[in-house]
Amino acid sequence: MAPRLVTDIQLVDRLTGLFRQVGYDGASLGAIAAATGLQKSSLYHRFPGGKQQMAAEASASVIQEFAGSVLAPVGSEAPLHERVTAIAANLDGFYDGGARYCLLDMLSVGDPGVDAASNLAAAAMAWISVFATLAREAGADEATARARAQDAIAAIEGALVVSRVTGDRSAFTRAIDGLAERLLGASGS
Amino acid sequence: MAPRLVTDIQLVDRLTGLFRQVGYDGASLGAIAAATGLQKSSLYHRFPGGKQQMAAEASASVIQEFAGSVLAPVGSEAPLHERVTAIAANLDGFYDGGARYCLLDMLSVGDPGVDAASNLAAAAMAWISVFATLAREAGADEATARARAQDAIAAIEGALVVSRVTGDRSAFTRAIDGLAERLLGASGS
DNA sequence: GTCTATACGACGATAGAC
DNA sequence: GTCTATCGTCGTATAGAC
Repeated sequence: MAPRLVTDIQLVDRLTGLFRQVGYDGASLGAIAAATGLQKSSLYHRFPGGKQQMAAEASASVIQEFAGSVLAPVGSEAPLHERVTAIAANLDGFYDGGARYCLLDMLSVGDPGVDAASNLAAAAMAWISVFATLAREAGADEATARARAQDAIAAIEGALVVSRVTGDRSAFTRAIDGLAERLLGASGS
Repeated sequence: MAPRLVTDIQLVDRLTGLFRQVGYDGASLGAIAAATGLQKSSLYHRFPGGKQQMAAEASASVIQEFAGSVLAPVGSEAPLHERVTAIAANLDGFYDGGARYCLLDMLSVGDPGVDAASNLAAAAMAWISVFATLAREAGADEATARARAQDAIAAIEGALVVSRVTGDRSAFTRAIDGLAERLLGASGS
């Protein structure tokens, strides 16, 4: 067997990056081949399930990156407010200040298949769950915590839409800067 | 000339509905023909510029509908808080409680052409402008008003993304119910 | 103005050599 | 494991009859 020109991790990362830029339908196999450096037939060797499997694995990798990196500070020993601030900084980096879009949005337009769709739903739920945990630590009851979590995520997702349409990223910056207040309540930590 | 089987208004309305459902790339000419009741060649007679012109006119019609109907209460004689409440009710209907998506999001994924893109940007700016006007009436300074307007729109757009991905529309309902507070400030009207 | 029929390229996906 | 070459389909868009 010939050596792999691209590692699995590199491959999925490049897939994720492309899907985030142009969406599912916009990422043609030709564009995927160009972005990954592999020919179409090589991609089918790696992903026998075709483009839908690529979307499924790309979305699965985002769950990993989110839980294991972006949202990781939730479980640290730092004070509540510091953990939220750390997550906010991670989110700002992950979305590059609003310049990079979210896979939840970009991949859910079109028909990426049931696997990718359920992965996206699971990723969103997990994100909500982490944010809700932080809100609960701030003293909110279960329902309020879930509401604050969803609203904080919606603020970010919506700001990314506004950014994509108008080119104005200031709403995204405000969504990040206001994360702690939105999650923990106006009173602060 | 044979009589028109579908009026211009019906045609653009059906186009808009389809684009909102499946996005630009998802709306193939076959699907457009099925949704409008016209054959592909008839569509090219109405829209010589092809699919991109269809997207451009669909997006242009949304500006009209938003300014002339959904956001119309902004200019009424009613008290400020009542006008915002009326707009919130209109938005709830326009998005059907979060079940119908926003053209700003769905049409900006893919390549709908420069005309549609600039129409979407103009629609977003107009929406922001109307919301900012309401915030200013509540006493906010220019910068604060614009920020509140963008954030209120982002809350709605983001809630629609969350709705699409998770199927949970509660975030949308909260975005609508909280519109007045978000726009006019926590103190109310 | 709408239709049937068609051109032609791009799409996702596969076959088979190396 | 990767490649070149190709398949069949569906994409957008056109031609021309009525």
